[in-house]
Amino acid sequence: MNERNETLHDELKRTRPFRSPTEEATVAILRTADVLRRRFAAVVAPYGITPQQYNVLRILRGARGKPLCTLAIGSRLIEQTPGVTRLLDRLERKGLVRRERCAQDRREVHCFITPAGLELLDRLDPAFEEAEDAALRGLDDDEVDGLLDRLARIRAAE
Amino acid sequence: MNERNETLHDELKRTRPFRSPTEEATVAILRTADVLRRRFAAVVAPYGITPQQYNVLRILRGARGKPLCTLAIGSRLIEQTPGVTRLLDRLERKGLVRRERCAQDRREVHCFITPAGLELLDRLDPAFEEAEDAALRGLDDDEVDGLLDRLARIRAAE
DNA sequence: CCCGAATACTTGACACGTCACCTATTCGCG
DNA sequence: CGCGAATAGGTGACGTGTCAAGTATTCGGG
Repeated sequence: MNERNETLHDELKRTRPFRSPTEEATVAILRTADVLRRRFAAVVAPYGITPQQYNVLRILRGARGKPLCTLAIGSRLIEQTPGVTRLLDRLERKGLVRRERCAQDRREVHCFITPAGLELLDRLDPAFEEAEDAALRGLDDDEVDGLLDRLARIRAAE
Repeated sequence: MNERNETLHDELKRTRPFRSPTEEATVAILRTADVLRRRFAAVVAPYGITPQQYNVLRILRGARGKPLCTLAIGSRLIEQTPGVTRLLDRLERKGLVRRERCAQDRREVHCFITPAGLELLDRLDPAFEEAEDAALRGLDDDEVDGLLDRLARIRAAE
């Protein structure tokens, strides 16, 4: 068992070895995602928002003024609608997002990012990008490429 | 841009390319973990528990009859105490876990898995292991090894 | 044109994760 | 021994993800 395995094994204070490389790999992916989530949460927290709220704001900014309805945001977040509705509720309460019932199809709710939201993103982006870069600092381009390829195949599995 | 990039780009319905390989990689890790979480949740749901509850039961089984106190379980889950307390509350309500105040040090709470808990794990393990194997089916041993190495370096970053 | 099916949410209930704070014990040192 | 610090947990409140239902609208076929 090499150093890397010792590390993950120790991180989890496991009393016995992994059943298989398969088990170790799934645990490693989940653990790594957790570490990243915490780092990103720490970056955005001082600005009074969460990583998910930051995601929504970026999605709305990406729409460049064109409205996005709740379902469209949800599909980009890979999340169920109910969660999105409440996420937008909180962002609206903070004045970072504006919503209005669509006149053409009154079932839809159009969402926009407000100037305050855009301003917050401007202040936040550098720190966020720095965190992304820092996380991958140890890998060279080929390694990142291989990582992306393997993860894509795992997502595609079954 | 290759096929793999197209895929992740499309999965998220993004309107513009990733800022950097770094951004793409962090998104890929978070997305992959999400996919795995959902698959595992689907495996354990028919048995009336969640993946986290399954984890706790496995940790307690690993103790082989020796008690584990709340903090010890939390450190293996990489989770704060409050969450663990309530996780155990739910497992105890289902009769899968038993708790008792330690007589030697009355601050501690000793946790054990019950026979019903062990029996549930026995029924659940094969399906769970099958899901783990299926997720990694597309990668050969060397690729899994490389993946583990890269993820470990990301977790260690900073 | 009308009604049942689809669509776009919304609400309620529950499982987590996290922070801030509080309680009960035990430790350790003067 | 006695008291303040450290340790183990529990509580409350909030953000988020998910399922099951419910509501408001629009669509589409007869």
